[in-house]
Amino acid sequence: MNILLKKFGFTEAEIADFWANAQCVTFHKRQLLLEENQVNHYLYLVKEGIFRSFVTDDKGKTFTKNFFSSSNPNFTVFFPSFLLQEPSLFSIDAVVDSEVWAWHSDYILELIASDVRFINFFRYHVGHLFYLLELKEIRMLRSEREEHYLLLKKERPEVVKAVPLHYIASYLGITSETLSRIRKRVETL
Amino acid sequence: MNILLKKFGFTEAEIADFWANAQCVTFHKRQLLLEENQVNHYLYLVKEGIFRSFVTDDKGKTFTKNFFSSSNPNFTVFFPSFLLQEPSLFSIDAVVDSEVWAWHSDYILELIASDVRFINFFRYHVGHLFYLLELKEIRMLRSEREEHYLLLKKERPEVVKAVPLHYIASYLGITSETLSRIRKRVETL
DNA sequence: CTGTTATCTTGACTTAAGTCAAGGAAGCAG
DNA sequence: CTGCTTCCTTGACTTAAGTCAAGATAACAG
Repeated sequence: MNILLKKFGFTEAEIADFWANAQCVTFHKRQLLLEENQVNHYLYLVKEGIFRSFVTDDKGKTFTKNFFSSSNPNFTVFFPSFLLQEPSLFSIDAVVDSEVWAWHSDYILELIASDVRFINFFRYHVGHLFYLLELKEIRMLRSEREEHYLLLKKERPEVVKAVPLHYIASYLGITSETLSRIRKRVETL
Repeated sequence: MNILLKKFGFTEAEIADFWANAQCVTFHKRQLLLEENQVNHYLYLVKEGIFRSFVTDDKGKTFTKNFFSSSNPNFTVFFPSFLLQEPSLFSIDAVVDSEVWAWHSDYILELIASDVRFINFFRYHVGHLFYLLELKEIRMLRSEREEHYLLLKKERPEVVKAVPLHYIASYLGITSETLSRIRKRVETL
């Protein structure tokens, strides 16, 4: 993050100021950071731990959309609802006890509106998140479950290690039973 | 679009200038607007016709990611590759003979960097596109095929009417045979 | 007008994944 | 330590969707 800010022309002092404007917030396992249909006025960066975004159907079944952790990528807990300041389509909760840095939207939007370096930084960052979302969509469309699981394991080992299997299964769009069988098949090779 | 620009504080004269900076480009049926792995330096708005974004697997099978048409939403032919100025993850081609307005990235990025009203407009617009992508992802995860088809038909009738069935099937993540059967079931009610 | 290609439908069969159910292992709370 | 949950695995069975194949129709090019 600091490296990225530096790349876009911020000085050490400005970066320090940026961090000084953040609050550190703790979330316990299963505590909600964002609830569906609510507006959240903060932008978060994962300091420690893992979060997941998810939606629920009419029968109460939950579907995991994404994981956020302190390692790249997806260190930002991002939701379009932040940009639009409109109700969110999904909820986000902590998978394990976690900590985040939080910036109020007033502060971020003020930076976006006033500093061209921050605009460029933000454009780049949002573009990258968009890119990741497109990548996930493409992988879902091609629907090679096993391959998708292996990619996740390779790219985000900390997630596969720490997150319950049924969350990962629903992230891949399959049941826990199927993922359990895929895992068995893959690991006995 | 004009209404949107007005909402963000642009004058009639400025809006006229914005349009004066656009080129009108024609695409024939099946002509590529953007090719996978290529960088495209233009932002497009569909004037007439329909486009689709798609990816291909190793066997040459194509998967439709999205449709772009002149009616809301998705009137912008958008790709994160534009924001990042990096190679695209997918291709875009014209489904029928079509026309677009095109702005060069230099012009758009200059506007973003210099005019706070345009930043707000762009933030709103990108937020909205992000929102649509999230919505699609959620519908795919919940995987109620028939419902997803009915939603598409309701929300984007012009697409369902003009686009070959197998494109729509691959957009929904199913085969044409299955969509043909869903359609039969749904329409004989 | 005619042959060719693209599109859509339908049937028969196959298969991958879901569902249901049971049991084991691990972790946590009292 | 003991009794809850939560989590994971495995087996048997079911089902929805995919595959293969054929034929109908429509669109298109020469």
